Amino acid sequence: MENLSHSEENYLKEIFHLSAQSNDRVSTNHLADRLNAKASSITDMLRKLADKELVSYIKYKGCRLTDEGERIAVQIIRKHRLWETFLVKKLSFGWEEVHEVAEQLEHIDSEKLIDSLDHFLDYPKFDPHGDPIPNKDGQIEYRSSKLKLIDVGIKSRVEIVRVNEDSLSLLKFLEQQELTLGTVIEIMEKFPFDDSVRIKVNGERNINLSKKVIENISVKLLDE
Amino acid sequence: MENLSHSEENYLKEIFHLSAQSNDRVSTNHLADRLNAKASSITDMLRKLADKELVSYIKYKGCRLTDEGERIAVQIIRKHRLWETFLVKKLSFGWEEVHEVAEQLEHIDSEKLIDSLDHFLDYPKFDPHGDPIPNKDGQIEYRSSKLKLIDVGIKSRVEIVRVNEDSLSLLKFLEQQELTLGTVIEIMEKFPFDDSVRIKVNGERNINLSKKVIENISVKLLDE
DNA sequence: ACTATTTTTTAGACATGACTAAATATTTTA
DNA sequence: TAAAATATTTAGTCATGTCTAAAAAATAGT
Repeated sequence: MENLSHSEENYLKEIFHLSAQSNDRVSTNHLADRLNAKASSITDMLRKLADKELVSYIKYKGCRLTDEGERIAVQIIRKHRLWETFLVKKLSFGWEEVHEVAEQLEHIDSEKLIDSLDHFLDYPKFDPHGDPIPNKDGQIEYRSSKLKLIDVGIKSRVEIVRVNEDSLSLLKFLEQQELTLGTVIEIMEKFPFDDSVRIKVNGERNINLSKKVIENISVKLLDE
Repeated sequence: MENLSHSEENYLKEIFHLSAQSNDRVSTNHLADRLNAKASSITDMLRKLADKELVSYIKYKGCRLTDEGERIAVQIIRKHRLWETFLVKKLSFGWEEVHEVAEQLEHIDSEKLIDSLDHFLDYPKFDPHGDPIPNKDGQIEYRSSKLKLIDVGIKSRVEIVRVNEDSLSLLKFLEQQELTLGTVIEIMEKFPFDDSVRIKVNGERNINLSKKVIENISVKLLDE
């Protein structure tokens, strides 16, 4: 309902993401880190968002979205993911190129635009990184299991269903290694000293992946 | 090259449009009127744009775009018109609905995005209102003749090729009267006392159009 | 050519969203 | 549990883009 600045929208979105991870109030420093801002700036903005009743903010205790704040955050995420899907599906962007542009597009204010885009794309359920796209009513169909590649046991056969979009260089790496969504992987060996693994890709070639890589890939188990 | 604010971009775009009309320096008040701002705000911004060498500004004498300023203005207009085309052609927007959204989309900063969009739309030459779309190099293919409906003689047969997009209510009116681009019109009668005309549409029905309407429609003559 | 009118600029203010440096809470650790 | 370390807030500043009111310049009218 309200008319928010880009900055305010970015705060809401980031609080939503951090809340999803920690299931707790989001701390000032944590936000400062993610938003590349100083803690003092975060405090200022949280006050403002609290005035608008979009977050509950308790001094020294961090913040949490109100229902209205969450509703808005989800709509921004919906826009972000629909635009990413558009860029990849219709404009042939690579999955590592979409995030930056979608960060701009997500702030375009037009309900008709985003609903038309949703229709044009045939109501996609997941974006190019495998993240679920909230529907018009803000409902998000999360994946039933959230298995990460790092937690998969040896000899398991899995399919890549999601990649963390935050790191540009990770996405470039995966693109280059042809580890895209849908790729089938078998865990050949685990190296506990650095938490890296050796995997077989599509039953063909073996490669090693570092801890940093496998903790950012989600998979689903394939039954033999 | 430079990174401009939305506001700065809007100034450049508006100066370009006003220059095209008057072929002269653009006055502070004229800009204030078009940008819905006070003259003092215009002065401030023109100083800033002059510092960046995007306009030449002479105190009390108005402004004019530099080559670099014009280059940027044209790129913004390119983006605006490509987005309008996308909205109408791909997302089924009405031509009266696109302007407001395109005003936002034109500020998205990604050369790859706009060039991909251009390709996706198959390099359109004109936007939904009949205005020419600048190409990647900033070249604009203006129509050879710029005949306005108000200047057309009696009994002439003409085709609507462009409508001024500035007035929402005019666009709605034309939509409702089915006076879209490509519609063929014959001037039946001119009424000098109020500069209105009676026209025949598609050889079928007669309607009257006020001066306000016909001075905002451009046409091309059809030879019998 | 002088006055009146209009246009434009100047001066000073405000809101937004960021910052730095200092002060104050909270948490950790010995 | 008290000092040390860390996290957070407060106070004061800055740039951006806008505004109002007053001053100055340009233009028009007689």
